[in-house]
Amino acid sequence: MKPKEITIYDLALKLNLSPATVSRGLKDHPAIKKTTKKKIFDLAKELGYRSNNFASNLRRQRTNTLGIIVPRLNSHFMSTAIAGIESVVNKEGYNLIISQSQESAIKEAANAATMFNNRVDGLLVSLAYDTKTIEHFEPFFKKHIPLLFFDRVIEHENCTKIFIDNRKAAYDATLHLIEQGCKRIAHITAMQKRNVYVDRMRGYQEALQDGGLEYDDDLVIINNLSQEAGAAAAETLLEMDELPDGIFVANDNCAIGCMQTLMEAGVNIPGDVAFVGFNNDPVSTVIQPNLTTINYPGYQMGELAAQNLINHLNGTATIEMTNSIIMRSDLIVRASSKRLPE
Amino acid sequence: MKPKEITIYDLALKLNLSPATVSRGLKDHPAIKKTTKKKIFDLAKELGYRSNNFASNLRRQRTNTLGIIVPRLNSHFMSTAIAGIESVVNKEGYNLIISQSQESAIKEAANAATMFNNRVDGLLVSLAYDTKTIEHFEPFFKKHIPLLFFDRVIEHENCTKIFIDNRKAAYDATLHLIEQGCKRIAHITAMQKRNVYVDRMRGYQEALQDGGLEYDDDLVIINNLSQEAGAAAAETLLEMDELPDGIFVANDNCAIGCMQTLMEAGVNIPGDVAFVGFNNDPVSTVIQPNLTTINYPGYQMGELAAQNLINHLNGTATIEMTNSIIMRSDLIVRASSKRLPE
DNA sequence: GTGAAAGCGCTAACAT
DNA sequence: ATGTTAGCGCTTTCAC
Repeated sequence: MKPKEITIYDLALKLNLSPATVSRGLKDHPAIKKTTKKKIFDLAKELGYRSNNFASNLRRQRTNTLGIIVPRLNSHFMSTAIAGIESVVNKEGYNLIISQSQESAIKEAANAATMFNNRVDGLLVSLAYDTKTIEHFEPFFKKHIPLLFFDRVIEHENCTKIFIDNRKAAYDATLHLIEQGCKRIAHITAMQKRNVYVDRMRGYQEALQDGGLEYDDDLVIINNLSQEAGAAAAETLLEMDELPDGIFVANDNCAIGCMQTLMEAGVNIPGDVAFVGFNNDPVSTVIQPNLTTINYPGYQMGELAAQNLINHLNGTATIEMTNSIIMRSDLIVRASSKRLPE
Repeated sequence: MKPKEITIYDLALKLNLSPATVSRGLKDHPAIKKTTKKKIFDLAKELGYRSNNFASNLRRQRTNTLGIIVPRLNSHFMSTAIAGIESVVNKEGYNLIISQSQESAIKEAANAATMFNNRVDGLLVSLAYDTKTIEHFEPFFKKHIPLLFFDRVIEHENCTKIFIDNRKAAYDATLHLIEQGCKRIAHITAMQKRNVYVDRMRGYQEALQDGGLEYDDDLVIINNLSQEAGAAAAETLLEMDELPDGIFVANDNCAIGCMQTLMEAGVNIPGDVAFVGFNNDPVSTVIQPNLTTINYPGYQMGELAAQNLINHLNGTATIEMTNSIIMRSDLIVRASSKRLPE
């Protein structure tokens, strides 16, 4: 039934060459004559030869495969970042195995173990929401398998991290609201478990301080940052004695849920409440008024992360010395926060 | 530098056993004494042994890996479908290698070759926009490696396809516009290269016919269905002598670009022009008025596709006999198309 | 119940 | 420019 697999030995035999030459020819080794190569390729094609990666991996002791673990695949930011990663990985001839932690530390650990047993050459990780320690990555450190965190990162001596300056972005966002005349600025964010949320909170607080405003615990709402949670947050706000006049939300989806509910309740945006989100998600230009937000290079972050890891693996560059790569992010001012004439 | 990998030989040596016994013990082979097994496991753990999948795969001629090729990773639908696939694949103990064709047939062929060389046990494919033939999958058919298409499918005797009834969905969408009193209904779609667009066009045409309306070539706009293309389509429409009074767009993003531009030009939606999109993308509930659209089970489609393939591989079920699985889709009526009192 | 031995298909150091 | 050779780590048939 199953036609037998063709190997380099079959090719070698038929061409009166050694397997070594065939192997080299197939790899486009410079030391092989053009004509020989051509003969090899032609026969390979004719017989339907395909290289056996397992044999090759076994022999070379590397797998040419990178692993990636993300909280979820189906968010705009993540799928964009992964697209960037894939484009580089594919170009460089590596494979990619992907898994999602579903924001659970336990699943993240299980995924890490799978990646480890599959002997990935390197691992790209964006941490799950509730991951506290990273001891589940210890086996990688022990074996000197490079691990690179992106976006949701954690400090570790062995790892490079790629992310944006969340503190500064949040600072800019909040300061912008202050400049637009807001005096009572709320912040909607997630539990302070990950760098991204901690840093955004810090930036928010620092901007308040520098802008001469009091930080007020009551103006901070913690939720899961979903669109629905944003709507719920709006209800909470509406029950306050006094609405905030500006809100900095740690992601666009949640901001939009909140805006919609407020607007339905008759609140004017940005007149009564000005909004700034985070991520520059496509929805931010669909909502009316368009949402001011922090633009955040997902695709490029993915590319950069993958390229760094691969350069390190290929010996072209090393990430041993690189601790952090901080990418640029920008405040994009749109109608949701514009309260002053330009 | 690198601590050496522990192999079954290391274990065998230390335990005064043969590698064969260790291999059997690790695999829980019945012929091995309980106590021996325990000794093996304990030492394996102690030394941090991990089985080498490549050697094992090489020997066993099987990989426990599925491949997946999609047009792009960063669309809402695709990332959702992939999330569904991943959840099943992970649960079943398979690995997943992912690549994107970037809508190019050439890249798709290259990706297919990579998957083939990686000896995936099965392949899940959603076709690139400009793929015409599927001869690049021939090697899989020849080797009886199961191939399953989802969403963007093509007819082939050896493959199962999972998709929705695009014709019917489009028919319903268009008929809905007719029921809302539209007389001049435009259709914005992509070039007629893929089943999804061909079928949606057919449904559109059939609904026109059944609704007693003339099909008019001039009311069909072909573009790449991006949001920008939608905006451009709006410009085209605005230059017509008479605007259409209803538009069925083959995806939500494009619909939204078109709506925004029309509204900026003072067109009332749905009063002057009613809109129906396709996909139920998150933006469809953000745009004002909310977009009527076709809801379309991405996550479940992914799960179903992966489960089918794996059941086939495990021998639990066979897909040989299954030609097509058609999933349910629904018209979700929202404000963008409501012209009649309820 | 355990061992010996023969590969799976490829690569790379070392020849020539 | 090409060949020889010795494995990579595992599984499995056949012995004992």
